[in-house]
Order: sequence, then C-alpha cells, then structure tokens
Amino acid sequence: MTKTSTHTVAVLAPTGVVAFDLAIPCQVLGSAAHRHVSRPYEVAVCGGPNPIKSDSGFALTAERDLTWAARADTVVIPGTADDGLLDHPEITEVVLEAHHRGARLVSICTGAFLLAATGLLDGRRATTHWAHAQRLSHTYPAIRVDPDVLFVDEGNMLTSAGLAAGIDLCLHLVRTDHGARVSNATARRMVMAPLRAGGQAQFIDQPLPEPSGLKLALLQEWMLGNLHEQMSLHQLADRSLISVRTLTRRFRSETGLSPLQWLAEQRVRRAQELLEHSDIPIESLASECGFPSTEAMRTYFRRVLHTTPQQYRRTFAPPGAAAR
DNA sequence: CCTTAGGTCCGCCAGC
DNA sequence: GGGCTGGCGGACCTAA
Repeated sequence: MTKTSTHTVAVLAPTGVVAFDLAIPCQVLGSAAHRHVSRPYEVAVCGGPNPIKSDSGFALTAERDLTWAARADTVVIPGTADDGLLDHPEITEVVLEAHHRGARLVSICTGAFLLAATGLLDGRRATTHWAHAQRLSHTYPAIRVDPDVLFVDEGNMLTSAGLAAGIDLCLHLVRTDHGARVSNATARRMVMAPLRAGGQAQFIDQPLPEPSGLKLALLQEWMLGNLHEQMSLHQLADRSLISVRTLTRRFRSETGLSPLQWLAEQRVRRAQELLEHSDIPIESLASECGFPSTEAMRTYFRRVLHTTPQQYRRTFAPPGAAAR
C-alpha cells in the first residue's frame, strides 16, 4: 500500500443500501488521522442516479458515480435491504473492473452476496451476517464460508459479519495501512474498544459481572503482564485454580478463541507496538513478547497480519527511528 | 518439504 | 430437570 498519495476509498451505494453499513467506512476511514497525513483516506459514496433509496426510510445523494469507484484503491460494498437476494449488475461490473485494476475489495454484512456474485470469492474464505451465512454457502458453494468470525482477511479481499463487525474490519484496515497507533487513536475517538480480532466469534457470552468471568479477566491481566514468559495450559489452569477443561471452555465462550490463540494474538499486538515505538532488534523483541523464536513470531505475523515483522517495522517506524 | 514427540482443543459424558 | 465442572480420548497443532 503506497503511503505517498491519499488512498481513495469508494463506498458503493446500491439501491436499498443498508444505511448503517454505508456509514461505517465513511466514519471510521474518514475520521482516521495520521501524525503526518491529516486525512489518509479520501472516502466517497458512489452510486446513482440520485437520489438513492436506503433501507432506513431516507434517501441519499452520492457525491460520485460508479466510474470513480472503478478507479478507487479500496472499494467497500455494504449490505442491501434485499439481503443479497437481488442482482445488482452495475455493482458487479464496477467491482470486477476495480479488482482487475488491483483494488482492495471489502464487503460488510450481506454486501458479501454482491461480492460473491462477481465470482471473485470462489475458492476463498469469507464471512457474512450469521443469519445469512448458510444461504451464502448454498448459493455459492465454491466459497469457504466461515459463519463464526467477525471478519476474514484474504489480502485483497475482505469480508465482515453483520453491521458492527464492519467497524472492526474498518479498524483492521486502518491498522494494516497505518499501524496500531493510528487505529487505536481512531477507535478511541469513536469511543470504541480498540479492535476485536477477526477470528473472534460473532456471539460472545456476557463476560461481565459473574465471579467466573472476573477470574478469567484476572488471569488475562496476569498473562498480559507476563507475555514474555512461556506458559502452558496446565500452568494457567493451576494459577487460576480451575481445570484445564474449564479454562479452555471459559476462553472460548468469553473471547471466541482458545487460550493459546488468544495468547498468540496478544503477543502479536505487543510485538506490533514494540516494532512501531522502538528499534530493539527483532531477536530480543521476539523473546520479550514471548515467542519461542523469531521464526515463530514470523509465522504468527503471517497468519494474523499477512506481513513480516521486518516489513511491519519498515512500514510503520516513525521517521526518527533507525530505518534498516 | 518431512517426521516425531508432546501439547492443545473440544465433544462426550459422568458427577455434583 | 438444568447448569456447571472436569476427566478422557482422539483429532489437530506446534516446535524442533
């Protein structure tokens, strides 16, 4: 992703667009701010002819037409009131054209159906709103639909689950393009939790006041404070005075992840922060974050962020820091 | 890429 | 019955 020029984002507005989905990228990407670039994204709603009916009882006026969308760096496809049942051939055409120009495609909620209609999702992993996941995989059997995650990042093609998960995906884009600091600041400005991981379940049990939930929170706090230590499931269970089985179960129901998956994500996040704010060598950074080796860290970076630690540092290190 | 040993995850089920 | 716990087995994952 080039940082030199403003990244253009086209938010498509098909007839009957879900107004909430449409607003998400406009708000999140439009409000992202960078220390050196005040507006890293130029976001425009694209569609027509105006006015365009939304699903929410009001019509909207797109600032740009679909030809602009075909030239954008990122194209966002929101859900529609028909939940993806109707064809929107003009959208298909624009999305295909954008893809062939190398644009990044992003769908929110049932926007996945419009993206799927292009055939571009075939053979890839994707997700959509849980209530429509089954229909998506029946209609497009070549897509590996994962109904249990907030969003799926397939590099140049990203899909998210219903509504609010679109916010998580947009924050993920900001983090991918501009690093953790910018995405955290963006989240803070929106009074949002920093960023839920993509693999997190769409359904999460109330983690709040029960004593059991509290105990897990305490353990997680301890884990975050001791990321550099090797920890086994067994030790963690002993520490919190519950069985391994119960520990795994609580993690899954409260975070949607297994204990070690959760731990690995926290380690990647810590590493991201350190890569952005320090110039300690990769080797000591890896052990500081608790990765058994630099190879292990690289593997997790690949999986979670689709990049390598070196590359991440090069992209996000502040200008003053040592550039290697 | 492979193999291997040990760890992890989760359905199942019995027990409280 | 209903809800939570934790042991067990086997599929799966990871480190070396």
